[in-house]
Amino acid sequence: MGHWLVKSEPDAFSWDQQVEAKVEPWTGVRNALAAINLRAMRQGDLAFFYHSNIGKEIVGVVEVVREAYPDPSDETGRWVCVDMQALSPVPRPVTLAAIKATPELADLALVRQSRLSVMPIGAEHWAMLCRMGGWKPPRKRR
DNA sequence: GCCAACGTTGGC
DNA sequence: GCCAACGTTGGC
Repeated sequence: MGHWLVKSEPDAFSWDQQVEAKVEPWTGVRNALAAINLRAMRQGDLAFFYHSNIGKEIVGVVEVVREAYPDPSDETGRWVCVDMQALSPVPRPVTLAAIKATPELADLALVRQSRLSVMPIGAEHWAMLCRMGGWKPPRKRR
């Protein structure tokens, strides 16, 4: 399973809005590398939901429920979006400051490429960030 | 195809 | 509000 981190300015689209919407198309990505990452997402992959600018912290986890398709907000038809579903909040939001204070996380794209809005997270980094945030995958309903 | 100018993102 | 990083645009 793939792991990711996606950024949103809470002014524009916040975690609370994601929770309320349940499933939300992740539109508006207009960066080539971010788009490559979007296209690599598979259904069932998980992503941290990060608040940029305001908060600067990981606040929740979303699940990819629909793989890349043409972004309806893009009239050129060149860019794609995916659908994200809110999974659960991160009990203790993981701040950028905390991430920067953790040497093992120094090579996260979040730190090294601050302007990239969609990035992969390695399995070990994912596990460490989950530990820092006290986040555990919710038990699946039967 | 180079590169200067400009615009945007996002941390501080 | 400032500015570093960096992507994009356009003149040549």
